Amino acid sequence: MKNSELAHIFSQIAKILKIKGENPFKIRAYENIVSVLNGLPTDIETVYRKGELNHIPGVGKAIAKKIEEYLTTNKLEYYERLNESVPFGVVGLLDILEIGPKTAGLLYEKLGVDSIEKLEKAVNEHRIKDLPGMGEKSEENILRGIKAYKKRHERILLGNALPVASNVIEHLDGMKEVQKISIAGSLRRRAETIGDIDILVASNHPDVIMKEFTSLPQVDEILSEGLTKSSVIIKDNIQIDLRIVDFSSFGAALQYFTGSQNHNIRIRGLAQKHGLKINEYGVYDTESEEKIAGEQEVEIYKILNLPYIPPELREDRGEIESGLKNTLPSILELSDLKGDLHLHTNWSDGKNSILEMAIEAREIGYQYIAITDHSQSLGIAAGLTVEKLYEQVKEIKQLNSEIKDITILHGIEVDIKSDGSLDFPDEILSELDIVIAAIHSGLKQEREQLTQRIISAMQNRYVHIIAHTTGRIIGYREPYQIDINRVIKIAAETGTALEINSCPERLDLNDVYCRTAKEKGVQMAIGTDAHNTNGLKSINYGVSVARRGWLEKEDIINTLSLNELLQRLKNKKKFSKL
DNA sequence: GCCGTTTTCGGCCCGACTGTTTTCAGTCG
Repeated sequence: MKNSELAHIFSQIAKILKIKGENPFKIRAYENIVSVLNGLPTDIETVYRKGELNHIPGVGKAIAKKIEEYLTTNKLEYYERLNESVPFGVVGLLDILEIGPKTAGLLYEKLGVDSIEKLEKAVNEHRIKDLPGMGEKSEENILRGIKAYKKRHERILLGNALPVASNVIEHLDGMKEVQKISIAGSLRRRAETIGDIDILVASNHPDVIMKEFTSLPQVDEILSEGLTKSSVIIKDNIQIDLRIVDFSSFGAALQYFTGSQNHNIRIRGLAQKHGLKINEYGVYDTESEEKIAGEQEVEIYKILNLPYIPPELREDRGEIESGLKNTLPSILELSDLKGDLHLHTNWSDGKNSILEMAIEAREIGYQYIAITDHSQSLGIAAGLTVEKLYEQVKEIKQLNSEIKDITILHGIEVDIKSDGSLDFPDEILSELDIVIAAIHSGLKQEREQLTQRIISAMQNRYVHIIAHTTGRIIGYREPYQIDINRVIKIAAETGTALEINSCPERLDLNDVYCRTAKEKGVQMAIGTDAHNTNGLKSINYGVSVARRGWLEKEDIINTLSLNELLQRLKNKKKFSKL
């Protein structure tokens, strides 16, 4: 999809315009379109071909023309011209904390700095402190910014950030001075990766709490320490910001610090039309300056005639329009899930036995689980041969007769081989309760070939689910080159479910594709791909993706009761959306 | 550059903090 290519170009344009000191609202228009494109559930080329570019909010004449130019010629003259006036390297300076567009422009203009290397040299030669508006401190800060940039981690995975944040919250929540506490920021919105962790507290004794926070044993470095805000770095270079507000402002502050920024811009714009002003302390009548709300987050939305918008939806991807029309989806809850459909055991590359996995699942409260070990071609994962698979049938039958309150479904994660055939013949697949198909080899094939492999797997009547469809590993491996729109279309036609893989490093399909899939009539299956009992607990990350993708209970096949699910699996074609 | 229940022109979210300054610009979220 060209969506992300265009988003990148518009984002670069916005940065260059900032450096050039252009009209801030023009810049915002470009920043806005970046976020719109990143969240667009359809292919921009499809929208263009239908002549519907101007239906996209934030796309006016000028941007529509630029999108058209890029889609038809694969380049954008305006962008190329801008690049001649401000080199790439100068734009790259913005990646350093402490350096914004004005400073980047100044450094380039006065000192010819157009790369981070040249910047470092200028700092070391103390050539920066004499520039207008700069001083000793600025130079020190830039140096610190460069150091942080060099050792900067990639963004933190949701699955790594959440436990760290929960741990700190648990610690602080035990203090009697803490009246209320919550995660905020992108972590509360359950974004797939997090820049830093934001925590919000309501208290009358900020001094006591700040002291406790900055002296936590896991703290490596204190970046700043004040009465309302402190920032620390803990192990693995993770930054945590703690903010403390008065109890009466907690709701407004939570709404504000949860973001996203684009969501908040829209919310405050809406407030203006109602003659109101919203800041992190509350909602105020613009004329009388009287405070009319702030303690509860839900009040903010209510005052604007909006239903409560769950944090996962706050990306300015249509949630405000939908809320005003009262058509927001009632998104999936963790408690809606009746089972986990993707589990490995020590029969292949898992660590625990089938029984141990079943007991853990029963503890969680599931009605059923699917045991889906690897198939024979996947030697590296000790894939099951046909003989082993038949032995496994016996064990599962035996266990089902012994264990109470949970049903073990017998399945397989069958390999889609590089020629597109499946690793087991239909006669074998037809005997299993559930079949997941997935690509594990030939990852670098041509787009057409890879797409065709997945499509032919979906056309097999015994394949119920495609696992980790795009194959991405966040921060390590890009998605396979596949035509995801075609895959989604055929999934709808064949009644094949697409997986939301809950592994924090996969989260595949992602939120945006989930939304496309839902709109095309595809149902999804949430699975943890757990390789040990602990892995079963990752299911909440898959649920977060589903929620961010606007999915509801009926969009997920493992919200079905056991009997309903078995019906659904027996004849998948019946569930196709032709 | 986008947008419209007074508007096709004139608006466009809001505040904290920092450092370099004598009243404010730049950056961040």
